[in-house]
Amino acid sequence: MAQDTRANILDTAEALFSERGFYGVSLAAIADRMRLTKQALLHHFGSKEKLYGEVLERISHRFRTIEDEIDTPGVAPDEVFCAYMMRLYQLSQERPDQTRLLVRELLDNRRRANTAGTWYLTAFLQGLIDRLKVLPDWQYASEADCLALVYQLLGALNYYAISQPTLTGIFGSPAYAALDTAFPGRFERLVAGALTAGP
Amino acid sequence: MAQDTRANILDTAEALFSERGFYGVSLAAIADRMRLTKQALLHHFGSKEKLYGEVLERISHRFRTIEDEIDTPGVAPDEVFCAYMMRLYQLSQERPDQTRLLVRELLDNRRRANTAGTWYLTAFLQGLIDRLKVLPDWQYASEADCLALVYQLLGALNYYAISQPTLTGIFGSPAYAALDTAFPGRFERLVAGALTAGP
DNA sequence: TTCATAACTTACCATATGGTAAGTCGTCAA
DNA sequence: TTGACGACTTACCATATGGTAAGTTATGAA
Repeated sequence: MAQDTRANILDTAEALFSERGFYGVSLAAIADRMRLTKQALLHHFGSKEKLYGEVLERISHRFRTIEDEIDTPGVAPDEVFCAYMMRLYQLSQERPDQTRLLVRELLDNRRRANTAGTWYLTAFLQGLIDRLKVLPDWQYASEADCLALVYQLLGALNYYAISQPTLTGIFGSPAYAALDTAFPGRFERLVAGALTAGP
Repeated sequence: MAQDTRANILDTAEALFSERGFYGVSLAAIADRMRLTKQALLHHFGSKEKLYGEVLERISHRFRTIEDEIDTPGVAPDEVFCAYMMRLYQLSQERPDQTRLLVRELLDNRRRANTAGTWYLTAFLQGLIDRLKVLPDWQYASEADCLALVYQLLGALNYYAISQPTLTGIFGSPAYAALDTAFPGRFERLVAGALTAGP
């Protein structure tokens, strides 16, 4: 039950932080939504910063598990890379909260003495780069070139994932629905195109 | 002098809002940096929300002027599109504050009843789509396909622009410098690749 | 000279913030 | 039965927040 409450707090905190950012959310706001007092949160987590830290940590942990599920032997490396990117697209859509929070971290990184922003990305980005360098066309490409491509693709995904409200606002729900249908296919072609073009 | 102060306030506000977000910045913080009292800001802008609104408005205005400078007659349409994208890359690097603030707006759009997020993007995105639909390969592509591609490219740019601190943190300054050199070339190829691949 | 107005400042104020201290209450092992 | 402990709550507190009200001071037109 205790672990349950903790997890619930982390869930609500994640949702709220992702919507309003660290400064936009008060402990009281999180507590209210759970019919608790803010002191309950302080009891469990010690401080707002620590609570926020655990939210990030949990996301980081989630990310670490994706790596494993994608590597299936006997599949062509370019397809592995492509599949990985599509999996990331899927993930960015399935967990928009998480995506938003990570983008917020990217923005806030410069301010907070947050080693946190670095943590999960390091291994994750390196993994992507490695999977790219396996490809015949890319094995002699510079690290920088690989990272640039990988990051461009990640950007395409994550930027889109945080734009849903704005895009719906601009183009309306039907048009957004059409875009949302078209997006994954287009993204797949973008990835494939970039791969075959070579460095 | 008065207009000067106003502009200065808007400058500092833009810088601070872009670094910490709306809730992360207090009127006092902005005022302090200018050796003014927060009441001076309230005198000029009425409220924090209005000050923030004017910051956005000013950015929006800046954006509207790019459109004009790019259309040069006698240039092949695919080069126009490509040049436009490269100009946007350049802009995202020249004014990282602006880029960060816009991404923050994307994130916060859902919360604030902000029509502001919509304003500048509408014409801007439509302009990009139109410039894409001019191309022979793309003239019969669906609006959704065009928007998807355009948005993917924008995402690649803007996501990268807000990631400088994180990327430096992960890979170190020299590696980041190499990445920064490689990025525009790679981005140009991404654009070109996507264009020639067709819809 | 006068007087209005703009550009501020000092003085407040209600509210919200993160956090501390000291309880209350139920559970569960000894 | 007791007593420790975990999961909370109520009571506070110093500080910061956005905002109002009422000055003060400089400038420039009548």
